[in-house]
Amino acid sequence: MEHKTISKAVISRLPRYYRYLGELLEDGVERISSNDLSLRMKVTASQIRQDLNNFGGFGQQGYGYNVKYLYTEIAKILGIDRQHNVIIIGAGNLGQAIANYANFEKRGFIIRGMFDVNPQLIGQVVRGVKIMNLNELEGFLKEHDVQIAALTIPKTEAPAVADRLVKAGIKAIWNFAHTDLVVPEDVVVENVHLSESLMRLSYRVCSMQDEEEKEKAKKES
Amino acid sequence: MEHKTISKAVISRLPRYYRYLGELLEDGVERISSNDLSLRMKVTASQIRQDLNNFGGFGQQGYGYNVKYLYTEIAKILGIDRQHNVIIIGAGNLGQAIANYANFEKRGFIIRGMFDVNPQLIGQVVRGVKIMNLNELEGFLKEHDVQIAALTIPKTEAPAVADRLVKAGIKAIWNFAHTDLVVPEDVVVENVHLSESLMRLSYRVCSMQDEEEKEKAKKES
DNA sequence: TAGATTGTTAATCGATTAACAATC
DNA sequence: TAGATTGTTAATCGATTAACAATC
Repeated sequence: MEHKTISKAVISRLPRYYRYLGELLEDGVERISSNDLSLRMKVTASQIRQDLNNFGGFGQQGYGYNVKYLYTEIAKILGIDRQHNVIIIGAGNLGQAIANYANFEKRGFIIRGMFDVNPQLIGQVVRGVKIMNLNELEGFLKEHDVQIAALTIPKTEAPAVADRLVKAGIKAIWNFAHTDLVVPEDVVVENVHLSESLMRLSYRVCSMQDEEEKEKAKKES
Repeated sequence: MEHKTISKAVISRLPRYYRYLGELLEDGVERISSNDLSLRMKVTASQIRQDLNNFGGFGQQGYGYNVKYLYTEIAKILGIDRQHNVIIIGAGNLGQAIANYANFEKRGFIIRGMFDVNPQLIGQVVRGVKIMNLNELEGFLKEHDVQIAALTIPKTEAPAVADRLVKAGIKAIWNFAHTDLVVPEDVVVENVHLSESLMRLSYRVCSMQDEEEKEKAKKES
């Protein structure tokens, strides 16, 4: 497949298409037009067609898109038809929340190990996965072929652990630590900065309140 | 303050500026130019100046920006100088992870209650917050002035609970459920779709691998 | 064949970057 | 005053939307 560089915005939207198509599939819908999908998803039909055409012509004129076919094609594009081996660094609540999320396995993400420094956690088993001592990390990665590491540890520890992960051959870091990681260019970092998300929420709540107060003031005058 | 509609892209970047300024402050840096900050953050100096000027002139020609002043001004813009009362719906691992994140309180987000349907969890205390039965939700919200609800429950339950929250006067939902919520236009929803984040990671890992294989093939030919 | 809907080109819109006059 | 750096306008770039010919 010709993978020219597809814009980040397009990639961002693919998982959402995938989710809606999965729901349509569950509802037994066989085909859908870009227009019908656009109404459900509240995006323009034009954007849907443009986005999909980055990867090929999945539709048929006069018919629309076959839901099941498009669903599996997007899975291929996203690489969730393959298996990914994952480890989780940090077995606190967040790490365990990830480990317990059943759908990850369904999408091909298999959790091979969890690591922590807390002696209270080491040895415990979460969803069939044993929590190991962080100092066993390098040994474990020598024995097992793991590409992805989820990093759910405090930001103070994150850069050092990220370095160790990269040295041990990890190719992607799913970073929940509240800091930016510096890694070689062939290593992928996907950030989930929850505190930033919360601040955006805060901004929007406050500006909503401000607006409403303004409206109110207008009415009163 | 004149809050014209600021673009979403700008708002998205503010928390990151805030984080870097906080680090500079900790390091005892008094002032910084847009250029120096741009080098640290790997964005253009032009963008920093444009972004900040949406909210007012915080800098000084020939001097740059006063770190402490800019830090507190961004806090004001984001609304994290005020207090927000928060409840958490869903006291599983993810809900508890949020409850345990100490910095949230530092940013003015005070957790007033947690709710769940699991009898094993109800009655437990997490970081001084009692887990209540979800059927006590409406009563609780009548007694307490809460604006924000974090929703860490399965997607099947999310829409119904979101409706209840809106009816009970909640003004913002921090949505971790893997579904889009439909709410009135004066209610804010900030989505954290972890599965979508993981799929983006998957895409990037795979296309990185593809690239490397192509490079390799090229060398061999 | 007629109707529907895609794939794709062209037009518009918005966001980013560059440039520079204003000013500390 | 000279140097530095902002605030802001203008230029560029990229992403979204509109339009329509191609075609099922």
